[in-house]
Amino acid sequence: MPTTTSQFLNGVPELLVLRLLRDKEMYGYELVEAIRAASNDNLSFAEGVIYPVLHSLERDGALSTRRQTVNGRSRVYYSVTPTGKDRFNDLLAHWQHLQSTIATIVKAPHHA
Amino acid sequence: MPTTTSQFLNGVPELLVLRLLRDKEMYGYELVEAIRAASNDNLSFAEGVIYPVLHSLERDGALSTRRQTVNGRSRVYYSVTPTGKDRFNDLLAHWQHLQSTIATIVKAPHHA
DNA sequence: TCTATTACCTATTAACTCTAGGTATAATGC
DNA sequence: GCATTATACCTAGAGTTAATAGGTAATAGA
Repeated sequence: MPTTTSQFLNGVPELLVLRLLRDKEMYGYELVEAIRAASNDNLSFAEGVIYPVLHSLERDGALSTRRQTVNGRSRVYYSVTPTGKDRFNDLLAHWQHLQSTIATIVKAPHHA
Repeated sequence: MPTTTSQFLNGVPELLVLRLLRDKEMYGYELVEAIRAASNDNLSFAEGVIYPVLHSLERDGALSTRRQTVNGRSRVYYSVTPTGKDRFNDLLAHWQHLQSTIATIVKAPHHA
């Protein structure tokens, strides 16, 4: 039974990639910097993390690509498809649900 | 370079185990049910997840054990050591930091 | 007596992340 | 002119964790 993300955890790189690309299309290298910047250096995923995420999201139809050469360097711009928007909404809901469940447990005064 | 938890993610089972055991000692089977109950059935980690977590926490000195036979069935009660309390505080701080970073990014109006 | 529940456990598989590379062009410093 | 850094892409392999799928044994209940 292959689950898209592990039942509860992980999927944070994917969530952030979809979130940032929802604002505007970006190429991989740009995204890596954008995540670092958006998180005030709290989070930093290396290229070796981001590129595979981009490829698998594209394979799943969540992202579409456009190739462009700028200053002699080839860039691959990614943008979010309708499928990708759905995927993001699902991931976000999932994350928020998990987060609030954990917060509740952690803050509970005492567990019988 | 072996990291205790992956740099950012995971560690949720461990966090919950330490949190619940901080309230009172429990045995493994009981913990599995307690997590499910505390989360209102939103989270459920199978025994195959919880037992290995307990064993590795014990190996690390975060939990101590006490064996007792009740109704002919042998139980292993776990309780949190001072090391375990530190570990929990670290994990919690880590989790909350991650969570708030992600929340900020997700809610941001627009990313340049 | 047969099944479900309690209570423990491990091994294998799967998933994801992280590190560590590797290629190539352009820009910068010396 | 040459070396280094920055830009921009990529993949393979390792490491960690979680999920599944078993397996043992005793008790309780139907």
